[in-house]
Amino acid sequence: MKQPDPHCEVAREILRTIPLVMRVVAAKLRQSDHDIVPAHYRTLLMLCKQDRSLSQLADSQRLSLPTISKTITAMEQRGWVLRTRSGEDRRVVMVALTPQGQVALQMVQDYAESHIADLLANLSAEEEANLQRGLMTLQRVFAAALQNDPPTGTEI
Amino acid sequence: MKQPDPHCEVAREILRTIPLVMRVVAAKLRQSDHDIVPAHYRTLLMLCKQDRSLSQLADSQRLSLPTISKTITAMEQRGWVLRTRSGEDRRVVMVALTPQGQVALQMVQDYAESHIADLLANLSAEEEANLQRGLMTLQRVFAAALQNDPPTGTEI
DNA sequence: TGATATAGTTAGCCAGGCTAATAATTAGCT
DNA sequence: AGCTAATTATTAGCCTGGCTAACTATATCA
Repeated sequence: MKQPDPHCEVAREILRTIPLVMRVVAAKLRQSDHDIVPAHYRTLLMLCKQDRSLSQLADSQRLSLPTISKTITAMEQRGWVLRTRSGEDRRVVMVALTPQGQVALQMVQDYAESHIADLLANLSAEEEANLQRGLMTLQRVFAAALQNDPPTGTEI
Repeated sequence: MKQPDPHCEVAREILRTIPLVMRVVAAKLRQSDHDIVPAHYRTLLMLCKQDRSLSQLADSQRLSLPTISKTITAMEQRGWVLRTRSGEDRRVVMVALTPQGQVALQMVQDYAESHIADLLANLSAEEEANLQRGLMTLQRVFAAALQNDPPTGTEI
């Protein structure tokens, strides 16, 4: 009872394209001497907007608590973030970006950004506008997916 | 001497969007009982078109030889691929997909695809067409990046 | 033949992912 | 109040993905 869902074609395109882009970006990060991996990047990106608890970080990235805890420890050792026990609820640990963390994020972002911009150099204005629109759609759809999907347990 | 490169904005959008999509997809893969990680997926995807040597796999993913060798070992243990020493040049090891590997790829692809298709359900036809075009552009640009960039050593 | 280059593997390191078990705190129920 | 249950984080222990350095086996070429 499954007719040819028109979305499937785009879904397949996403599955082919996103890992490709991701591995180009990740390879570029590895080449650089910034000691950062995608997991760090996405966490820094979240923290630069506001401080978060470990649970919030885990939920919003669909990671287990132990995983995010270990990652934060690694980032703490690099001096990028700081753990603080919350005063309101002494169970929660808040994580905040340090000034060094902000600098690191900025540097790696500039680095990756300029590399990607080079790749885009030959795009026509129209292609670029299209790309921009497509990215915004992607962003909207997948950001919603992270929020709406059962983050930790809506069932039972 | 750097004027506001118009590509930078799109580049930044890519940096914000692709990791987001990637982590939604990766989380979905983890949730599933298919024992597969992104590194396996992208390798299966390459092998389903044709057999490759370890060097070819490493180059095309910008990975070191030891890394790809270890990954292939893990996939071999799952029964997805087979190593064969080449007859022409006995140094090279060719990797081929097994029937189980094809099945595994197909299953995980269907699984992820249907999940993504669900996320796209509310898109208008126009948004979807836009997205499709944007993805094709992305694919073209980044596939070219993998081929043109110094894969292993054009310098010196 | 003998030096050099190339293809893979192994060992050993660090980090990202997981589950299971534990500790500390809070919330809730009699 | 006081006991139980839920929540938040950490630790330990596992597997895998990344890397470099060191090694083996084969090919190439002077």
